[in-house]
Amino acid sequence: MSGNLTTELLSNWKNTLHQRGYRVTQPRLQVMDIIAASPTPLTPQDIYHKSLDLDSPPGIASVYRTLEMLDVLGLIQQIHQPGGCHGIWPAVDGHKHLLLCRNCGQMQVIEGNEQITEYISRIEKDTGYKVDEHWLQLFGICTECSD
Amino acid sequence: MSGNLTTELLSNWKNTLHQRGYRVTQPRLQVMDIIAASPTPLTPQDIYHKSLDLDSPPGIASVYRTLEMLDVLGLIQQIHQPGGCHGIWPAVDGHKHLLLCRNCGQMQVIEGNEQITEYISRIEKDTGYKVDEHWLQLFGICTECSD
DNA sequence: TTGATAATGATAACCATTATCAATAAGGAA
DNA sequence: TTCCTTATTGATAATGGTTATCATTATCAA
Repeated sequence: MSGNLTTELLSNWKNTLHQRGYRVTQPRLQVMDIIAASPTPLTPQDIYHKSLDLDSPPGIASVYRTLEMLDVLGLIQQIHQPGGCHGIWPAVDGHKHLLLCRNCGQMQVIEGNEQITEYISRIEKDTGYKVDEHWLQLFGICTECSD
Repeated sequence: MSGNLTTELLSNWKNTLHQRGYRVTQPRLQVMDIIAASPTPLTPQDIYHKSLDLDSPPGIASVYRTLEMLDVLGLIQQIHQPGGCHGIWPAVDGHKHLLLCRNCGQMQVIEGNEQITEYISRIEKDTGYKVDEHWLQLFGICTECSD
């Protein structure tokens, strides 16, 4: 997330809170700031520990409450990685896919493609399942870490 | 996992324990039985609660210890699902993909395909990442649940 | 500016997982 | 088969993350 995108994302999030009748409070802003600015998915504990650098950091309970709220509003999603660790990341529309660096934890969102849509259609025909969601995640080493 | 496959899997697992110098104990067999026979991924707690129906069930600590051992031996893998819950499932070789029913939790392993391999190669070229693992999981409703 | 009340912080409660340690049982050797 | 070494177990305490509680505080519409 680069500076501009972060600002835009935060602005959208604040609007959503407002529209849905949630108050825009300092603890919520602090948590949203941290999530939106992070280049890697963060756990609730990560977010809490990062927040301790701030002037009047939110309580741990407010961190969890804010995450719950953002989840209900569909503004964040959980990222799953080998090893079982979860992380929080701004929600992405549509069938985007994820690319994660095993070394530095950096994450990129990549576009879906038609081949995968076709593959899924074939699976639906073969198995009789109705597939309504899919996850594709690629794990590897990014260019910076492979030098 | 149908009956025969379960038996074969258990037999392989027991051989692996033996070969690697792990004792084949009753608590381990009980846990392995439950995992191998389940049509859905199970959490450690699921496994523990299922085991309570048995005559002399394993202690909760042994359930966790057995899972740790099976993981070290590469015999199980963790399955991730929307909602953040993990589950344990026999490990699968190669780049197989997963198909899960949102309703009954049933899980199927499906074959990978060439289109996805090509897609990943393209991403590697575009981004400079070296991708060494990928997850593709499809979520939907199975034929039995859609009736 | 005020007032109703949503939200907060501090902390207790909860629950899953891990660590501890004396007792037990697996399985190779005799 | 029996014995012996020691890996493994069960019971439980400790740990750590998440959730619930409740009096206090801060948001924001009027």
